[in-house]
Amino acid sequence: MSFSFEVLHSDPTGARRGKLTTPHGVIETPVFMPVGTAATVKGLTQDALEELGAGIILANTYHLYLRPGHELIRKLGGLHAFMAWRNAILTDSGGYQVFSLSELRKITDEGVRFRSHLDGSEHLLTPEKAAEIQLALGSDIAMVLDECIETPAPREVAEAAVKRTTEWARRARRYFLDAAGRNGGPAQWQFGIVQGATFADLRRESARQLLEMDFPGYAVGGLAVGEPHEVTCKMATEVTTLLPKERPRYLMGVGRPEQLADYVARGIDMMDCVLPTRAARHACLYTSEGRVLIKNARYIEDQRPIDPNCACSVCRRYTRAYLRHLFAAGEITAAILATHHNVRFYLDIMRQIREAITFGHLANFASELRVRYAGGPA
RNA sequence: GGACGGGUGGGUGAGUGGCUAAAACCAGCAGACUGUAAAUCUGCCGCUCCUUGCGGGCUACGAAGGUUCGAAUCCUUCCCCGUCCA
Repeated sequence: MSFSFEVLHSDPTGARRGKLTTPHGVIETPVFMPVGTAATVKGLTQDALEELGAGIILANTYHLYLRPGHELIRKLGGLHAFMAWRNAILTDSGGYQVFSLSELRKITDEGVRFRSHLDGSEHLLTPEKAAEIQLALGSDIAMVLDECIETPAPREVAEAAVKRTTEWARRARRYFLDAAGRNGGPAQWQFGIVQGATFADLRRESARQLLEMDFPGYAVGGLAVGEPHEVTCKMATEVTTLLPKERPRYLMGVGRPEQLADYVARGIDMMDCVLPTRAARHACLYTSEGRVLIKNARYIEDQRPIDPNCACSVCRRYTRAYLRHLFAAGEITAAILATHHNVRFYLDIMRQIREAITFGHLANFASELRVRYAGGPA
């Protein structure tokens, strides 16, 4: 089984419902991909992820390269075998770490020199190296190394980042295709990443340059790093309108529950975000009526489920009072149950989004989601 | 009965004359989190008043007295607690 992407339905907004076929399963899009940086979605077992219906998860090149090392993972049969995950995996390139570990790295045209956050040792991540690591990991979708900058950024900085990202993408593409050629064809898809900060023309320019390299899918990176939601949406639109309709578009690192449909309405097919998992560990639960900060004293005697409209196994069984107690007591089960619910909540929203596209209702669904969500905790 | 040691804010526990409404940690209350250096981080945490200010008043370091311009800190007595000796 190899790779393909097929658009099944389009909505008046520009949203698409599609089917992404990988060697590790067929994924219905638009899709939300839970983040499992270190080869685990924190708080969830692979069994739980399957139960939740996660068809694809994220892992991270930089983290797995440092620990346990991509060669070890290759030796142990690749990332899927290593982590006993049957479904698809997308690996991020380490480009986000250029941004998030800014104090620990130095960028040159050659690549990024990192000081390991684990032991301080120095490592050079180049576009070729990032591709090589991801080939060793054997993820289904590999991302090119990009330069992700903070927003807002001065125009010159954004221009330089686009230039570098394009050059790096070219090198990564070349390396990847050479390696694939030696192995008798690609066992992996590689996506390019559009940068350009909040400058519409730079975004378009970045997209055009990447299009020349003929990637099977394109990502929009460097967004949701502080700019207003409307700007994120506008930048996504600038890019998706230029991208080929028959290839998947991935908006990296988004978003809040009430924003997901907005991105889909801009023609986005794939998203990922640490929010549902991280917020869960920090006692923030997402519900159909807004966020529930479960540690709040108001939930001490609350016998209701986290979300009365949720059918997840946590909501079917446990009360808010119990969840609150687990968090107050610092019990690890608190994080597990909360993560389970939040991921289910995100995946449920995506199911509803796909359905709304089929019926041409996405705009309605998006505004309904916003309104319901703004209602605040019940 | 005697000898030491000790009693500090909800808890543990610093502080041994003014910079102390009193460190730090915990608990408590509230908030943040967007391609994960995050089971993390931030703020508040005696009462009260207002013109919300590195503002005013009150109460507070076992109890009561005292010394001092000034005391959680020094002195006296008392009450508790711990260890050891009889």
